Amino acid sequence: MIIVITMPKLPFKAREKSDCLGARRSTRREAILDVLTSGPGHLSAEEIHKAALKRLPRIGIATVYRALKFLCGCGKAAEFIPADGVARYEPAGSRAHHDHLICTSCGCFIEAVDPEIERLQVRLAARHRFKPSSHKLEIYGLCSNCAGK
Amino acid sequence: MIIVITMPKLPFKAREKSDCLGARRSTRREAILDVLTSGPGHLSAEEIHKAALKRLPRIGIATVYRALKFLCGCGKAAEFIPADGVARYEPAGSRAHHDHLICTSCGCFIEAVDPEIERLQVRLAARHRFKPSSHKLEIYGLCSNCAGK
DNA sequence: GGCATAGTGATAACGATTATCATTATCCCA
DNA sequence: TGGGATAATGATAATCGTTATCACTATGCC
Ligand SMILES: [Mn+2]
Ligand SMILES: [Mn+2]
Ligand SMILES: [Zn+2]
Ligand SMILES: [Zn+2]
Repeated sequence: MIIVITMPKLPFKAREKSDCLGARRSTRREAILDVLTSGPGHLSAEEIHKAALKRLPRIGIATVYRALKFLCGCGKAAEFIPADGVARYEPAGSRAHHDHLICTSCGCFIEAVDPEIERLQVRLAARHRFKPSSHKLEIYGLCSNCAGK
Repeated sequence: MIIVITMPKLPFKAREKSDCLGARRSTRREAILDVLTSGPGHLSAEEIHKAALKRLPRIGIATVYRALKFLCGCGKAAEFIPADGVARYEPAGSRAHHDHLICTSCGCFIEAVDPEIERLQVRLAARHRFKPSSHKLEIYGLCSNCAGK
């Protein structure tokens, strides 16, 4: 006798979506990911919405927020919240970690990384028996343009 | 002939308040500063309001926000905005700069500072022709308690 | 005491974000 | 190649932290 065991098919709801499996194809999410990767980085949700409207004139702001959360869950985008409390987004995944130098005059973001600082952060955490999973280093000040000359 | 030149008396409005000169005495501000210095640090405005209500049962939340902004302007308090976007406050002035290790499980804040990291941040900024005025380093992860054992 | 005005509290307004819900688009399967 | 299940969407209400408004009170100075 042959016993055939068939796995019950998982409905969409039960599938894992945090890594994009089980998610349906969506022109809005693709457009928003395209805005992230093709435009200048560090955009707010509102700025992303404005840029997306040029491609999909009827896309709503709620969809932008949902898509950004989705893409962050997939690891295709990263969110960070600077001192003004308004979330900003940049493409992620293939991109390496970096910190930000934020100009308080023109608002520009300079991406920078110092391997030695990264290493010392791990040491600092260990010194306090702290298991680090992520960190945020933001340096506020004036970019070379705004500092004059 | 003697010419007497009298300086016009400056009204309150014209006086400098950012360093607390010209400010009237206020039991609310004193209570809030006391909450900051006597309680556990890193409180939100709402938590500060709750603590202040025990001393001044009629103090309003707007007064708390105003007082916190005032105290930050005086240099007697410092505000910082962690990843959840909700501002938190700690006493400042006599206190030295420090960074934060923030537990994502219990929400506790560990204060830490590494002079070498501070130095390297200046170097990193200089490398990008950036004039730093302040910085924020937050390390997220698990405190020794929450990491188990 | 009396005046000018800083400080206060209640509450409305605000901006960013999230929840709700009816409608639409996508996927899977017969 | 439909048709049904349901994920995705857009309009909009709701939420949350924070700020603005305004009538009223407390303070400091003469
Ligand atoms: Mn970046
Ligand atoms: Mn602290
Ligand atoms: Zn600049
Ligand atoms: Zn903890």
